[in-house]
Amino acid sequence: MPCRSLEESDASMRQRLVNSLSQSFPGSALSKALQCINDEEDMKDPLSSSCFAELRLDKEVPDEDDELTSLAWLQDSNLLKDINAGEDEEMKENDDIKMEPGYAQTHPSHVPYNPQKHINSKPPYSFSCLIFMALEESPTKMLPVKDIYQWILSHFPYFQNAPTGWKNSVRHNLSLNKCFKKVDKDRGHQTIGKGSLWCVDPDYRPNLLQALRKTPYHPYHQLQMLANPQPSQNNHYQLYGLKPQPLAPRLGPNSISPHLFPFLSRRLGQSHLDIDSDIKDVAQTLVSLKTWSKAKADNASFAEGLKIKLGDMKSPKRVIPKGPVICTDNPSEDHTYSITRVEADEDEYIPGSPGSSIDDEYDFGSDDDIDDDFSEDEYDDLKKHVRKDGSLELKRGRKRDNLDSEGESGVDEVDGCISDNNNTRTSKRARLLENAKRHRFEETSEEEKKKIEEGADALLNLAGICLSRQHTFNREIVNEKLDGTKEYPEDIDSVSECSSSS
DNA sequence: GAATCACTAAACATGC
DNA sequence: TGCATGTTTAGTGATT
Repeated sequence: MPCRSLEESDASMRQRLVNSLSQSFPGSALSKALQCINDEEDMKDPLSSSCFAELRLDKEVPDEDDELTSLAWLQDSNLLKDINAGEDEEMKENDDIKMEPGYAQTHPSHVPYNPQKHINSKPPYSFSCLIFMALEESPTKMLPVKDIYQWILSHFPYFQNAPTGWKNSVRHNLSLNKCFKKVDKDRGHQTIGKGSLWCVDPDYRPNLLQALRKTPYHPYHQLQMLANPQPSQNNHYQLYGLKPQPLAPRLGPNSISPHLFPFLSRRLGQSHLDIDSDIKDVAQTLVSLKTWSKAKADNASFAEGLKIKLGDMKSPKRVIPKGPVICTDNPSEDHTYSITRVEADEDEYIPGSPGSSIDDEYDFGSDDDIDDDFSEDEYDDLKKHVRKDGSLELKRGRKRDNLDSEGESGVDEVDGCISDNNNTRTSKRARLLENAKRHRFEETSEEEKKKIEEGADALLNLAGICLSRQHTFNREIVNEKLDGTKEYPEDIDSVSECSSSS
């Protein structure tokens, strides 16, 4: 393939991914960050120094490591026969999965499931998941059984021709599954005839969410295949012992199609987004700060802004989400009939009322709860982690690893600090900028300014975002994190998301 | 092999 | 009375 075409395909491919990200998470910090970087003068390609760069093919890969990482021997040994066969089968079955009428067969696990297309395949979701999806898609978060039937029928045509026993199963599931409960007729906002309105028990919603995320079918199969290149590629992640970051919207192998279930996917996607959007937000803030510092139009102190920002992050008033999104590692506790409550709450649950949203399960505290200032002790503690070169020594929390491996939401830790939620984060970012502009250094030497910029770069790098200017601190971080040596690879700058896994 | 879970089927009760 | 809904029990198959 001609090099030009290769580059074009790379560019278009990556652009598709960016578009996908933007569409999946419109207005997200990541999108904004990408856009912000895109606006940078030197950033002709917004992805060239991000994780997306890993989507490039091997055209620039040195040859010396071919023997170690090439999987040609697998092909030679025909060991990939089954895999290839699976791909062929996938293509074949994607066209149309034909089965004998009346023969309900669960959708094959290797084929991306399309309920509108694979009408002869039994949906790969359990009834509890189906009910959960129906309820979550409902504006009022509560539905009568009849409407649950209807939702399932409309979204999963398979059931249109299925024996009526599935309705019994739905009712059975509603009755037995503790995740669902009836709404008091008094509190039901709508009048229905017989029967009750059903809703999701908020205490069990995390369980259901987790169960949904663990479903093996997702709409971004192809995208994720691109985002997770085969180990045959000699990428820098492997060279330096780093784990490539999942590119795609942390879609995990269990995302819900945004096309089929827009509301639900948005909810689930938001929890995905929460994974590292905070650090992306920090990055965005830093980009702003850096640009602003660079222009020297304003002499505000990045360090002061950083102090404020980290002060926010360290605020003792920060409220840890009370409802664990990661409920359990035990699959059996996802949404079974017999699970114990995550957090017992005898208060009556009113679906559709404030607090019923998945977002509302977390008490992020109001903006008033967040102090713009923080104690001197906290600042001193912060200073301990600021390197001489101005970069910040960040600790990646243990839960970060969970994110990488599980795709679940969680927290980033900055020396134990818990990251914030989008809502408060947005307002905090605005306030951070305001505060940073408000707090200015009386005198800032050129050296200090340089340190400020480097500090910003360090945090940007930690967020997986590299600006055009090459940065020595980057190398230092990599070295510190990896092997402690003073050497660094020549092309380390292409390892843009390295810090996420270090 | 036991335990657990999801699913299915059936019977029965209840309410409109 | 018929039907939809809700509850309960029992059985089966898959998975761990």
